[in-house]
Formats: sequence, C-alpha cells, structure tokens
Amino acid sequence: MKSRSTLKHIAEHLHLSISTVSRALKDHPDIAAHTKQKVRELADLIEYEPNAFAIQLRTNASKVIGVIVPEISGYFYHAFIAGLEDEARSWGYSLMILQSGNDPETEAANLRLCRMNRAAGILVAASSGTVDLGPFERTDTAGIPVVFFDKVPESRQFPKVSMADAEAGFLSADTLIRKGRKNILALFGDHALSITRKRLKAFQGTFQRHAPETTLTIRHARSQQESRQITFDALCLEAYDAVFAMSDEILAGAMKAILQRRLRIPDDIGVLAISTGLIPSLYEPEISYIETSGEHLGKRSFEILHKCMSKATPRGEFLVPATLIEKGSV
Amino acid sequence: MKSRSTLKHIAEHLHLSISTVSRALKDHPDIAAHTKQKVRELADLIEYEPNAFAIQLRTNASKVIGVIVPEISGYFYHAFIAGLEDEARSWGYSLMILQSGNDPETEAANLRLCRMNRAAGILVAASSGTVDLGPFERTDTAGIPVVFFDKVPESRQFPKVSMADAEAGFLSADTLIRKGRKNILALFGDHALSITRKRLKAFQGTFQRHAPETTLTIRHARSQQESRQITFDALCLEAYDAVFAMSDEILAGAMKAILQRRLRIPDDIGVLAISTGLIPSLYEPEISYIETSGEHLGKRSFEILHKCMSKATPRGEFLVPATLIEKGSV
DNA sequence: TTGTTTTTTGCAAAGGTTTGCGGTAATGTT
DNA sequence: AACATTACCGCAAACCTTTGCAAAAAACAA
Repeated sequence: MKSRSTLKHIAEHLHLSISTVSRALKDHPDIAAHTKQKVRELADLIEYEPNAFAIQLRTNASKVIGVIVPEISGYFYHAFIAGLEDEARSWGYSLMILQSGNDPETEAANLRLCRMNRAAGILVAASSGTVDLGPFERTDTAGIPVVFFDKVPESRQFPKVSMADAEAGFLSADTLIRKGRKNILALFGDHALSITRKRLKAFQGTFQRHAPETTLTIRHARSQQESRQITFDALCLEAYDAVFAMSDEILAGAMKAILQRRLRIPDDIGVLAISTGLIPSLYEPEISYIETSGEHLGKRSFEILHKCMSKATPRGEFLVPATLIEKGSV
Repeated sequence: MKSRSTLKHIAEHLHLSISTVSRALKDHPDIAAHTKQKVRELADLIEYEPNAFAIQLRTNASKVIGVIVPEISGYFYHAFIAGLEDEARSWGYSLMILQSGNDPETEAANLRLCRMNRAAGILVAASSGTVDLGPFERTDTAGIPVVFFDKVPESRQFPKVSMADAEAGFLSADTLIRKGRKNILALFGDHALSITRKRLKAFQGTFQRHAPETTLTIRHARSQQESRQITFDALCLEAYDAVFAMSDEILAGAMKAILQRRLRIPDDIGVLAISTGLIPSLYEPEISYIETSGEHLGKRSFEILHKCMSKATPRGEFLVPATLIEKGSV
C-alpha cells in the first residue's frame, strides 16, 4: 500500500542521494565501506524490497521465462515444469506458465503475453496444430529467444531439445539382452507417432545386431485398455520371459494384465519400461525402467535457453540422454 | 531490440501528444472519433504492444497471480495448476509458479518474489514445516491478498479453500460400513496437518455413530515408504478385512505392501482410498476411491482469490465436494 | 460582437530504479 | 607548495505509461 520502502526513502533518512543508496545496495566499489554498512542496516531494518517493475522498466528485461505447453497435467509436462523451475530458480528466474490447449490461436496469444512482459526467454512445446511459425519468429526477432522442447517443429531455425528416443530404444533392448531374456513381449504405442517409430527402430535393430536369436513379439496399443487386453491375451497363449512397455501408459495396461494373472516379478516374468519414473515406483517390486526424465528435459532446456539469453546462438537439436534405472524387475 | 513501438513513437508520427494516443487506444470519450481511428490504424500497423513494465509501475499492479506449492509434480498439484490456469487465463491473469520444496525458507523467499513483482494475489499450499505465518501476514498487509488451498493453516485470518475433507472422511467411513467391513486398517498422513485431522475426525466419528462395533486401527505415515512399512507390518500381525488410505501417496505405499503379501482384492482384503483418480486406476482390480479433484480445487481457488482481489474479503473455509467412485475393490 | 459552454488536445508530474558523467574532497607525489 | 591521483558521492536523464488539470479550439447563445 503505502510505499514506505523505496531507495528514496532510505536516501532521505540517511541524507544520501538515491544513486548512492542504489550503488551501496549492490556493493558498487565506488561507495565507502561505512556508507554501505549504514545503508544495508537501514535497508534490513525497514525490510526494503526493490520494486521489480521499476527495475524491469529501467533495464527493459525481466527475470521471468515463459513456458507454453499444450496442457500441464498428464503424464509428462508437469515433471518438465518441476525440473525447469528448480533450475530456473537457482539462476534467479521465475516461470510464467501458459497452456495452449493444443490451439494455435491461444498459443499465439500466449506468445504475445510473453512479449508484453518482456520475458527473458520462452520455452515452447508446440501444439499439434501449429504450422505457422510466424509468431515465434516475430518474438525471436523482438529479442526474446525461443527454444522448442519435446514437441518440436521441423524448422532448423530454432534451437530444439528433446528426448533421446533412439538411445532409449537401444538401452531397452540392451538391458533385456544382458539379462538373458529370450522370449519377449514388446509393447509399443501408436505406430503413426514418430516417437513410436524411433524407439521401435532402435529396439529392433539392437536385437538384430546383438541377439538375433531372441524371439521378439511386437504389439501396438493405442491406450491403457488396449495394452492391457493385448498383454492379457498374449500371456494366456504363451510363456514369455519378459514384457517391455515403451511408455507409462502402455506399462500401466500391461501391469494390470500381469497382476490379474498373478505372475511373480521377476521370477515368472521380467518387466522393463521406458518411463518418467512415477508409475514404475507404484508396484511391488518396483519396475526397472529406462528413464526419460521430464525433470532432466526441463533442466537441459533451461541450459539451452540460458545460452540463448546470453548471446550465444546454439542451433540444432539437443538430446536428453536416457538412463537405466535398475529396480530388479528384470 | 530497438523499441520502435511506443506511445511516443505513434504520437510523433501522427503529430499528437502521448496522452492523446494513450487515451485514444483505450477508447476514452474525450478523444474525437477520427483521431481514435487514425491512432488505432497506426497502432495495428506497427503492431504496438504496450510495455507491461511501464503500466505496472504506473498502476502499481500486475495481472499475475503467484502460486506457491511444495512441488509441482507428484500426485496432486499439477492438476490443481492446470485447472487454475484455465480459469485464470479466461480472466486475463497469468500464473507465476514457485516451488517451496517443503522448505519454509524457500517459501518465504518465494513470497518475497511475489511481493517484489506486486502479484495481484497469491495462492499458497503451505509447506508442511510452515509454522510462522508472519511472512504471509506481511504480504497480506502489503495489499496482496493471500489465499491458502489444500494444505491450509489453522489460522482463521486467511481465506482458505480445500477439499471437503470432512465429507470425504464421512463418505469413506460410510462406504466401508455399507460394505460390511469390520476390522479396518486406516492409514492417514502426518497428524500435524489439518487435512489429516479433519479427514480422521469425520472418519472416526462416522464409525462411532453408525458402526461402533467396528475395529478401527489408525496409523499415520509421512511418506510412501512409511506407509508401506506400516501397512506391511500391520498385515503381518493381523488379518484386516479392509485397508483405507487417506491420500494417493499413502495408497501407493499401502498397495505395495498388499502386493508384496500377495493378498487378493477384494476377497482377502478390501481397499478404499481418497484420491484424485490416477493412481487407483493403475491396479488390478482398480481401487474404489473418494474423488477429490485437483482441477475443481484450482478453479474454485481462483474464484475465491478473485473476490479477494476485488474488495470483498471472504473469510473462512470454502469446500470442494467429494464423490465416491466405485470400482469394486471393497 | 462578446461571452459561455462543450469538445478536444496537450502539459507535466509521478511511479522507482539504473547509470554515465561530472564534481568535491582527501590523499599521494614531486 | 603545487600538482596529479584516487576515493566518494550526487545530478539528471532515461525507461514508458497514466492521469489531473489546464489550455486551446470549436460550437453555441445572447
């Protein structure tokens, strides 16, 4: 309300000029030690808090980074945001979160909001309908760096950061091979999605190269329910020694079938998944998984954006590595 | 970069004063129709976007609302944030998300950030260690309304919005009674939290009134691990006919113990939980639960905060109703 | 024509901070 | 004693917008 705590107030009270107080507070070498001392004491006493608006107006820059995602909830983005916030806060930035709801228009409006607020940078997971990159270019040339993550456009104009899908596929296969699994039920998502194809290709390729004798049964499911049904049917027909799920959703379905059949993990059957980590931790025993960490993606994205915000202009696509988290389920 | 699009720029180009342009753009009645026309045309042409900093500095208010949660990810808050963002955006507000990591100090720092940024209002889910309400009071008296949600303090000083904990507790007990369960292991969270006490009180009270013969074993756990351990130990000692979990986290731990002991649901043991819905759907059979929707809570919270931001000063606690979702696990 | 009202526009201050540059006083150098 | 340095500090402009009030212009009345 009453703006009792401004530089001016401190200055008057100490018979100093505003500029001296300003510099004292930021430890400028021009200011005498005892002056700094006094200023800091009073500032502490009256709990001086700088007016962010004034600073931002003056410097024409904020410590806010805009984040635009299709939706916050769901399996993935909240973890991304959590990791990002962690990293951003340690650098003094805060997050402005906007949902596009997969609507390019809302996306453009959100972008405008970021521009008006002179965001220091913007992180975007493109909505699936986005084709016009114009609004992004406009933002970028206005001096606000834009970095895409997860759902990235084809354009090579912007830096992009996403999951290492091929590596995850390779690592999955490699783990199953190392554990000596010979007859594997491998569950993948919708074949139309590029993420599915990338993971599947690396997965299959690895087996062909390093363990061609393995029996691989590939199935595709488009939902938790479908995954469950497919798994249940398959398990009735044949005694697989391992089940692999390429995502959390697929895993959830598969686990239902396994629980229903009351199979023992890992003795009756091994289980491995590619996952962000929450779902595998809910079962007993916990499920081993190849982690595609939303948190890591968040942190990495911040790094890239941070470079852009300095002056470096990194180009191309950056991948967040996948790592195996062993829990003993395979 | 070059700030080509300011009121000044438009004014010079049109041989008008800055004030006239400012008023024209906001359709002030003092301005002649043809002047407005010209101003708007040029503004559109050069894609004028007002400088939010300057506006905020001048008006000393922003359209940003601060959200402080222990952590974004996990069982609950991301759904809350999603619902909140939806509602907030439709009123022209954006969200500034801060994580406290359950650390009162970080919480206070985040609060400070909100103050510096003159947030229009703040929504807080208190960290479990928060005892000193001083920082919140300071923020409130500084003219920034504070509303607590989910994890709310005892104090009646702030408006609070939370799940209908008593109703959820009652509904849980009622369901267990109707299902004829007689020997129940009831798992609750940290007893220091009001959410725990409320749910517990209604839960216990309902049994006392309507089924006093029931054997109720109440236990408290502060984490998934603790919940699991407590449940496992309890199940070894005695043959309960039902387990009740007051939250998703507690449920996850309890389910591990149940899976480990290879008990059949609902024949060996019934299971019921209070939950947001995701976790119960992962098991086989799915777990019946009393739904406490994060999205709803988010929308409702915004409503309350919005009232506070006008001038109304709603007091007391507002509740989001709970409903039973039957899945046959009890 | 002169005076009065209405319509339209501009002036200038305010909001709090940062920062280049100029100024004063104290200290050091010959 | 005269001059050059160094250590501190303050002035004032700038960032861009909003807004109370005054001023100018136009319209109207007498």
